[in-house]
Amino acid sequence: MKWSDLDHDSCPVARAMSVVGDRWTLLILREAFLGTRRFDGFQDRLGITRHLLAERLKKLETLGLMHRVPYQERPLRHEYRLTSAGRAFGPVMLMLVDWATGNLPSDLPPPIRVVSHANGREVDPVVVDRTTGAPLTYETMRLRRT
Amino acid sequence: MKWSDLDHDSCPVARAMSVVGDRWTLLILREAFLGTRRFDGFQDRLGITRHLLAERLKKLETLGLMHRVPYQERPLRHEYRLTSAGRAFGPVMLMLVDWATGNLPSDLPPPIRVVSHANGREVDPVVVDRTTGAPLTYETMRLRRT
DNA sequence: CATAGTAAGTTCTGTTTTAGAACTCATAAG
DNA sequence: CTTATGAGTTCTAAAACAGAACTTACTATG
Repeated sequence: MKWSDLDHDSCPVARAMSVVGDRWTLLILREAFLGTRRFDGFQDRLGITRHLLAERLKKLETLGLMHRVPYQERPLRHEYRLTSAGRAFGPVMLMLVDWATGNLPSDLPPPIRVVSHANGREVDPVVVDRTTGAPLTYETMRLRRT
Repeated sequence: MKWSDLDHDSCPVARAMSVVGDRWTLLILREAFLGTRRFDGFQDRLGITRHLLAERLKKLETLGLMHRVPYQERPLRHEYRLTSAGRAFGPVMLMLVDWATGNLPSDLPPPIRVVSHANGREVDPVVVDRTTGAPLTYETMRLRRT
């Protein structure tokens, strides 16, 4: 399998790898969810090289997760915002944070929290089936080849 | 930031990158969820080089997502199985599949499905808060630095 | 007018990772 | 004694990444 062809593989996991499967992209998305919008903002926060940051932002734009919006003219400057496809990644990020917090322990407290927009309280996420409301875990579901 | 130090970063997203952030690891996990257990099984299915497969399996073992179990002696052979931390990754994988299916479209039908263990029907996953049952999306939650 | 600063990149050079293929080791089977 | 099997390891070459300096188009200050 060629890595560059992953973005049009028929398997959704393989296509997802074109997003989370290279260095920095997921961390850039985290910053975007935290509110960062500008090139230098991402660079300062992450310590990524400018070269790679430019490349990753271009890729996120191509994949349709972020888009460039001009915020001034003379000189023309753009900022990067999440598209609806990018915002739809939120629940994935949330579950990833929840899993990593519980299963890849650290002695340091996490520097981020996920809170409810309604009441400001920390959330306790769980995946359920939309119609039945039953929890979906390894034990209650199966991944199958079709 | 050094990439090799990511596995003991305080941010859970950064730690998660030590799992999903390098090539092949997420695809190896997909195969594990589909039931593959042996070295050559992973190699045949994925087309990954044997060298990298050995390295990735070693890393998944170190991180505690998979463990080696002997399945015969003379000659001694091991297979790789998901640990409980590995199985706990199931909901993340599920949300990732769901997101990629809806937001990274493909003209080919997906070669995998996620079905309910109870009734065999395809599931429609959604993330909710465990206590309130309210759906958690970009609009109803906020990621915050602490 | 000259100099410095800002924001968003691009261009270098050198190191690290990954790809692809061949090879090893222990044992079993024909 | 030759071939097969399963699980790796060892090569070399190609691709990706890191770190730093440079560019472009302005604006602000002395």
